[in-house]
Amino acid sequence: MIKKTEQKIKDAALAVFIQKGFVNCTSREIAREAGMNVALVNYYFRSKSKLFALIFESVMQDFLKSMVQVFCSDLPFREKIRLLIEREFAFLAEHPEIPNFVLNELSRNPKAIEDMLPVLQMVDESGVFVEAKKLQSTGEMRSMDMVQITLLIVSNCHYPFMAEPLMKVIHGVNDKEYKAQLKTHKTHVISMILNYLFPNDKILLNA
Amino acid sequence: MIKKTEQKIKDAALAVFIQKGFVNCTSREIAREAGMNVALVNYYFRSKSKLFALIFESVMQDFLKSMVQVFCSDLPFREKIRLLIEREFAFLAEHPEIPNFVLNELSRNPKAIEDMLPVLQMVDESGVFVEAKKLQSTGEMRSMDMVQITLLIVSNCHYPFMAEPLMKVIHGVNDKEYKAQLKTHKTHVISMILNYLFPNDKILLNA
DNA sequence: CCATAATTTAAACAATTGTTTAATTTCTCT
DNA sequence: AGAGAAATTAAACAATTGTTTAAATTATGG
Repeated sequence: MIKKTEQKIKDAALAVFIQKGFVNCTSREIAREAGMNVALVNYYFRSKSKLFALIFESVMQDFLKSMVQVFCSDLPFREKIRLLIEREFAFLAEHPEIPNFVLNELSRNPKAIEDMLPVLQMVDESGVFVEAKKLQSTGEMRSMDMVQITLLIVSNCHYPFMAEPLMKVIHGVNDKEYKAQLKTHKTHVISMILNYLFPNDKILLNA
Repeated sequence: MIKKTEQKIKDAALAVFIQKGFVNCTSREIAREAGMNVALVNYYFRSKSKLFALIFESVMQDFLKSMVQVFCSDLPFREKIRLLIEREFAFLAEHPEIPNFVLNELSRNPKAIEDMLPVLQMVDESGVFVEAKKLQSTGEMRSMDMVQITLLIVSNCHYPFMAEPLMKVIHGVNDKEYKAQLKTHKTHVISMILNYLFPNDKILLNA
């Protein structure tokens, strides 16, 4: 029975924090969402901040877990990229608010970055950067900094979900239509990035 | 003398709202930034919300003005794209917080969208969409929905500025280094997008 | 069954919020 | 210079915030 309420509050906190952000929601809102008394939030988690830190860390885990998994696989590099983008789109279709949630928290509280370092370490240890540099040194892959490769991939995966309200009003499309757009957009993103990173593959990828 | 304090408050509000967002800042903070009494904020602007609406509208103007200007020019289509990206990067280098500011406000207050419609109308009237469709019908430009073309451009221009804190920690770079990365990233974005939109130009653009 | 601990509750806490009021200062104009 | 308007101020307003307290309820273990 102990777990019941504690977990209910955690679930409610996840939903509310992601939807509204840390500052834009109240302890009472979380309690209400969990169907519990306000004081229970602090009884189980000491403070709103402590609870948020907990939630944030677990979200970051989910956020990066799949990425690391792909990097550690023994797929050929191009397939890693392709699978990574596929998974990002699938994940973000379920949790479109997360990129905003993470970026906002990082700008509000730069120290939150430290919680991410262990997971980021795993990306580094996967050897994917080394693999990329090797492909670049043979001339098979376009020579560009890892920062920019990351930017290319993440920009084209995250932003389309972050900007959904903006895009919908600009082009006057509804929910269903936009979801459909995202689905085909994913294929464009994959082609465009692979084309750009591997110019010599172009004919194959474009077929 | 009347304009002095009113303008000072507006300036302070712009700075504070952009840096912290609407909910994450206080009237007293704006007043302090302006060096004025709190009551003056409401004396001149009725309420914090009214002041924000004013600021938001003017920011959106700046945000879209340059875009419309490019679209209305008589440059060839490819050059419009190139110039658009150049200007976006230049503008965002000066105001990197604006994309986040806009997206957050739109998710917080969906009705704010209505303020943007007049400016968006101007984009439509520039005929740039018609121009694109014509290029697509001749097969010169890749066939894809306007939503996705917009997404490609805006994703690759805005996200790199929005994700600066995230990217800096992921790759362990400092301010100066990241600014430099952005500069060269711009050229990649231009090449990649033009390559993808106009596959037949590839050799030329890649030279 | 009962005492002890754990859980839950309602109420209050001080701090901060946006906003208003009423008094005071500063400006404007004849 | 002085009356009336505008601008500015300090103070207070009610509402909401995160958090704490102290009492009430429930569960636990001998």
